[in-house]
Amino acid sequence: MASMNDVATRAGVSIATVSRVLNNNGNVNEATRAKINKAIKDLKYQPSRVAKRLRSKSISSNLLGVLIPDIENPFYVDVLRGIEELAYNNNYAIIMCNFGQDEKKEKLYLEILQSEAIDGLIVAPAREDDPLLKKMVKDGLPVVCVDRGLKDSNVDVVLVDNVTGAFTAVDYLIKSGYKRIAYIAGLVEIPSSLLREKGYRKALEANGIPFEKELVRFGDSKHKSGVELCEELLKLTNPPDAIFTGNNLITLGALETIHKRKLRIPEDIAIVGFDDMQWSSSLNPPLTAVRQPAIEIGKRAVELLIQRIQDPERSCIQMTLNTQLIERSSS
Amino acid sequence: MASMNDVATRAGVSIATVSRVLNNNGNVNEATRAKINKAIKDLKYQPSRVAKRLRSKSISSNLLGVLIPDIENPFYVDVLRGIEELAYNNNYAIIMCNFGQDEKKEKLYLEILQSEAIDGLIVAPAREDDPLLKKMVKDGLPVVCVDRGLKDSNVDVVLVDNVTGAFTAVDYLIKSGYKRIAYIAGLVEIPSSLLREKGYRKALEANGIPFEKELVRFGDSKHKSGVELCEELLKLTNPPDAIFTGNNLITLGALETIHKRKLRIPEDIAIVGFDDMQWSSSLNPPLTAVRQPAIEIGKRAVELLIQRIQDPERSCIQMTLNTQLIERSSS
DNA sequence: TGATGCAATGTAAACGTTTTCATGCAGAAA
DNA sequence: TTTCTGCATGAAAACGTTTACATTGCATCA
Repeated sequence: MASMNDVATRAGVSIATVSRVLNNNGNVNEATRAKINKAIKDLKYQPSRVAKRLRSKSISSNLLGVLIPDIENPFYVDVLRGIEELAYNNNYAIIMCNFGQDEKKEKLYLEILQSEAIDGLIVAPAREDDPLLKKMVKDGLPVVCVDRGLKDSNVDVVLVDNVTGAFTAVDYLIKSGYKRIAYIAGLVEIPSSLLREKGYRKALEANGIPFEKELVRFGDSKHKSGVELCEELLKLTNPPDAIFTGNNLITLGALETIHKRKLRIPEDIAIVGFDDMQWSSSLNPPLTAVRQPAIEIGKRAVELLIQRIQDPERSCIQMTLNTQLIERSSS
Repeated sequence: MASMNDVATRAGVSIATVSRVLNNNGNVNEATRAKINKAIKDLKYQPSRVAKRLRSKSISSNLLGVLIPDIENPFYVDVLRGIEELAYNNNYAIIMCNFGQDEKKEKLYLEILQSEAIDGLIVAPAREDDPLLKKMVKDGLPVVCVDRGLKDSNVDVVLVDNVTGAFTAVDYLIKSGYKRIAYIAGLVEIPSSLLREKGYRKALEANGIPFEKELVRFGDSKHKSGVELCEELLKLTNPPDAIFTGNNLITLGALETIHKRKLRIPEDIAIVGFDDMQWSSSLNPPLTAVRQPAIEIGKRAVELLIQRIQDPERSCIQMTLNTQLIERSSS
């Protein structure tokens, strides 16, 4: 790989001048600029992002970190798609890290990202008070949180309105005539699990239905726990007539259980899921779902992050996007 | 961030000795080693991967590139999962790039990856004779291709047996009594589209069924083309009684069309898809599918890549994994 | 005793940039 | 003519590592 030195030699100038041409700063004579540009072309010179990054943290070296909890979950994949698209448009590359809800792994990835000298980080933190993450923010790393916030820290946040989203779904079920509505939640330590429970409770309350503890089950946000918790619910003496599932994977797990038991949807049991998927309409039956604008979440996050990289002093923004209930025929 | 210099100063030694301790090479006195380790802990020192990478290409700086065609496709997401898992276990970080079948974008990403001085690359190339990629291989970058090969180049390849996979699916349809079997393929320039067509033809031939051109449609490997091409097929004067779909997204698209037309599966039309998904059993009806071991493809690729990084002279391996027909009730 | 070798450590160059400071030279102002 | 200004460029340090080479001190050996 040709280096700046090679270019300088070939053009008969010093590397300083080459740098000036590349970064369009300082004065440089038209003739020499031409010579240098020719040399760059001839040698197919490409600046080393690594050297750039090492030399100056001040100037952007165009590398972002993305740290997400679970790449198995189509929701995060969509967020990632949004991130990737906008990052690419702004000439940023991304280091993708997936910590699978494992805090130790998250910590290790944070250390790696720090050591890679990224310009900024988009993260859905495992815990709202992650100490390492908070420290990195305090040390000046531009950070945007998605899907979950970070307590007491100077970060931008992009969220959806989980409470309203859940409320709408459950309210819709009640208005459709269902009486006993269960909620299969994700990990209890994830804020969105709790916020969705809050929406669930609010909807019950607004419709004068008593809250029943046995109808709410917290699991681990994965497919398997959807399968198992749904099984538990259906085994109740007085089983639910509708289920509100807390995320994508839980929904798919619950569907698996329902199908295995040969129950009809929605006659025997209705289901509304949090998170829509591209193929929700191809499910059996087409799934009624609360849609999160996942791709837009990703895009907004990159937008905010780049702004913050350019202006670290800008005051923080908490952005809340709306969800949308997509009515199909599972309810 | 503390640097090696800080550590050296605090321990009262030179940076060279610190480096020796860190990399466990050369002799160093037990007492000084202890002093240095203490200083490292005290300062929470973390080596800069960037500086490491800049300094020596010879030693691995633990960064891999992953360049995939389409992050919307659950198959590639699974491959990515496999890659991420094994990379993490080996202390590698990955730069994830998604080129969305756009050759220009692929080129740009390759340039970025080169400029990031990655240790190795896992790629599903847009074209089998990608000149830039071939050049990078020739220049010594360790590369493993997944899902698709690279002509005439010194790379390891991890593939599945597309021909047999398709053969098995179509043969199964025929044996089940279907007579007019259509094939909705992906992009015509992607090798796997053609290999699966080959398997399709072989199965027809083996069962004495004539090949009919109108039953094979090539699209762009995406959801939308699944929708449209399925529509075209169903509109034929003499429509198929079964469809073999060329990938995940096409399958989901085709299902959408079939559902929209209120056709019964498999009574009115049967369907077998290439690529299984975690939620295939929750589809309507549960989908018969050719399963590719996507996660294992990712893992094997990392395995081969790390081997090649450690031993660039090792002769190349072409690894072919088997597919598996998962019989459910869509056929 | 003087040479030899080895263990332990240090010095400094190198990787490819950015950036500060210095320098040369031309034209303008005095 | 002399001094000043400003444009165009170069020299060199710095970022945080690795690594080839040099140095020191001490034990061993003939």
